[in-house]
Amino acid sequence: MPKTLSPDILKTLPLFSGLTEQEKDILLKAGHIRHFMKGEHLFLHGDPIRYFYIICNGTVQLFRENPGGREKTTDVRIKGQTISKTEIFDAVRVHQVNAIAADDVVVMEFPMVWLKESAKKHSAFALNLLSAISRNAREAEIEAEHQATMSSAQLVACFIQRVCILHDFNPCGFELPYSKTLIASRLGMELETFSRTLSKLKEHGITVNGTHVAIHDLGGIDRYVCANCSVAEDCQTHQVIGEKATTRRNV
Amino acid sequence: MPKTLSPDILKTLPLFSGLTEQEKDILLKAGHIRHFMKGEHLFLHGDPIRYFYIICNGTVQLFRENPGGREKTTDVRIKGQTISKTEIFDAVRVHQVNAIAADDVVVMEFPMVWLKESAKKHSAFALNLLSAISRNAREAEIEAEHQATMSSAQLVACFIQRVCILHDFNPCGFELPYSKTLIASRLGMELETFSRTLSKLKEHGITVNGTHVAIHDLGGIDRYVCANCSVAEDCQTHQVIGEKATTRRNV
DNA sequence: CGACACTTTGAAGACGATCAACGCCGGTGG
DNA sequence: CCACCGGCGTTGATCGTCTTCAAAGTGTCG
Repeated sequence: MPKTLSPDILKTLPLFSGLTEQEKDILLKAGHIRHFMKGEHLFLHGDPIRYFYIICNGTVQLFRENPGGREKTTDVRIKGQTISKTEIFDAVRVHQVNAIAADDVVVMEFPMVWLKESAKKHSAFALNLLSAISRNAREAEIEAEHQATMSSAQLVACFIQRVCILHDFNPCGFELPYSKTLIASRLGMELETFSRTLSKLKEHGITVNGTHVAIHDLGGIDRYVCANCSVAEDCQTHQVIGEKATTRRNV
Repeated sequence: MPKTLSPDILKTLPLFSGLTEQEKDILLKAGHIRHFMKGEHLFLHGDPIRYFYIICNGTVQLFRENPGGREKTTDVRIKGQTISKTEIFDAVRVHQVNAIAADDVVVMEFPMVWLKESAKKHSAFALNLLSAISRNAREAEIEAEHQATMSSAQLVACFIQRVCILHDFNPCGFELPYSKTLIASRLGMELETFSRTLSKLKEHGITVNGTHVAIHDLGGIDRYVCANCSVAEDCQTHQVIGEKATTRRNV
């Protein structure tokens, strides 16, 4: 993938598949390129929803302050991903999260109604949206399941492996693309816990020194991401790390 | 709402709004009524996906066995809700969860392709689906956030309040519609923890004796469901129960 | 060099899971 | 009719994990 997604490259996103070149051109003409400096916000929790975004470059942190006054990062989005589509179709009027540039960020910004109109006009576009949102929904369900059932070691291992795959890094050695503080917040754990957990992972084939990560042995990372994680098919992370293979049934 | 949803009542579901009566009739003709006895499965994890379901009566438990050999209930669906739409549009070929009748259950069953074809043919139907799936996605995100940040007392309180609203019960006194074992599994906690938590909730205005629940004071339950829970707008549950109102920021 | 953001490490405490025992209830069968 | 059993839920004691508070280390940038 190129450094920054140009409008031409945007056309190759799954979101636009099944449309003619001409249709794509017309659709993309409604969008405007916009830059955000590191730390700038795209929008805040409570702001009225105005735009749908496609990230062309950089990293956007989505987070929410919960009633206790703490922040929970709900997602970290990168190049090629989108922002706001579920909020737009769920017909809530205001944003439910804060969106802040964790990097310098480039997005293409489309009016909210454009998204709905385009879905109405082009059934292919609507089906692409259904597919993308369904995927998001399933990932969120799996996330909830993980949070409810996995230890911090399992959460961290799973996250690191997914980062590696998503960014197409070499498992044998890569740099963490986000700060540890951000990752801890994303995983819903304290920075201290995250830091301690990283040391423990060394016993399980994941070595982290500073920002450098190496995933060892185990014959290919794909086998290590949870089957339910939807990134890869087969997985052993959960068993490998700390499961005692209880046979107890909950129901 | 009537005891069991008839095909005529199904037409009033949000899913079919914006369609003409004639279109609804044609669409619904593709469906077949089907009964499941308590304990029967609609499908199992790994089964090929064949149908889209609308629940006309009863309760369906969706759950998954995770690698450690334990079961986690991912959702409990009731009359008027649907099953399988995200799996169908996410283009996975096999079911990702088990679906079992927790009651005697009546569903209307539609071929998988019917759902995709209908979305392609009727843009109103596609938009209804987008809206429903987006709502699911947001609820799942909130669920994940809750699992990551809330204590078991908060989780239980939030769940009970949502049950009360969803089933349109009288907050001053109602019976739990599910077994405690099922609820505990749904909340990702052990039955013992759930049981102990119920006692603690008495101090916070929620009294549970056996299956009988009463939600006291607090001027209307709606104010008690988390703002992010999307069932109601304003909420204080999180603060009310155990938050120390830390000002610490994660990021 | 010093300020500051980010991270690590230590020690104490809170919370939930686990193991174990028991109470309750409905059904079955002698 | 009573005894037994299984499913379900409660209660107690213990243990491991994660959070919390505190302090110190590392790095960058002016």
